[in-house]
Amino acid sequence: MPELPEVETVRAGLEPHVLGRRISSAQVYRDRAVRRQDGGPEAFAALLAGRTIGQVVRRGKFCWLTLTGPDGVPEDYALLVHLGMSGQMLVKTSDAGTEGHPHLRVRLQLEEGTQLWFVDQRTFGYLSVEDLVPTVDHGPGGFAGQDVAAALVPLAVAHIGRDLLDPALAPGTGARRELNRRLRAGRRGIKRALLDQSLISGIGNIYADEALWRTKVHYDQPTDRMSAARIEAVLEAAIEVLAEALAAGGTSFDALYVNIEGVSGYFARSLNVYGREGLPCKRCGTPILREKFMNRSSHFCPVCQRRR
DNA sequence: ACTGCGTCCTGGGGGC
DNA sequence: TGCCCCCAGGACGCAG
Repeated sequence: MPELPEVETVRAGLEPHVLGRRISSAQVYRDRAVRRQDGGPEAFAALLAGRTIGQVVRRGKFCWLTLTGPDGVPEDYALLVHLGMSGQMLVKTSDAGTEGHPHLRVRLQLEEGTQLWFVDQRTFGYLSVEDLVPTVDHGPGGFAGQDVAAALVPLAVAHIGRDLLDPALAPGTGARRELNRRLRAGRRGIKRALLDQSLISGIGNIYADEALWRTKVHYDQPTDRMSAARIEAVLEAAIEVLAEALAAGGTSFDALYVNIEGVSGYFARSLNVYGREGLPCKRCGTPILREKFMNRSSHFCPVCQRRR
């Protein structure tokens, strides 16, 4: 469930706790949590020990911490964090014990007391120390927290498209027109396109359903049969709903998504269609339907959102 | 090249 | 009470 607003809430929350702090050690409690790591858990811990944390950057649902070596020189690698379905980054004081926390996967000990916990029940999330490389599209490296001129991203992020809240994607820019064109280019439904993180990043299942409800578009509407203006409306609605959710601290249905202090966001109460199967559409009163699509649930109003 | 499906994983909840 | 199946879904790998 962590999509852009949830990941950004975590990123912004982490920033003041980790900027300029030195990592003294890292403990991996579940190898799967570092499954992408070249060299495994040992390499993971060795690459982090003694490094100082620089910027905390996010692009879409990916977040990473840049690192500086013991000699003060920036490393050409970064600590990547992906929360997956149920990942959490929690800031703890140094005396917090790890007993009785069955889902604690990785712990970072920072100097001067703080601990960072990566907790993840469903283990779809991961941490890894990865080389920084140029992005495929040479767009800005990250949206939040990074000097845009740097434009370097961890390897796993190289093919990830621009962040939906990236200022470079403002209406009327060349990047925005290019995105609109690429969205309409393929033969596929609009929701599939919105969820394709290599085109545009940050949208997940919940906010895709919400943006499509707001613009009265069916989730499987073929994009090549949509006008540029219609695509623009969907993008604007997506940006709107992401910004509103971010202001509310994200969407939480249960304790699986929380901020760095373990507190839930409150956007769930503002959802218009996601999770409302059988309840009346807030526009026309028709019961909301839920259909299986792409191995997940799509919620929509069968009257407001017709395929054309 | 592009599209779309299966897989990974855990715990909660409903039905019988 | 216990068991089984379904459900949540981000991103990747691979088949067609």
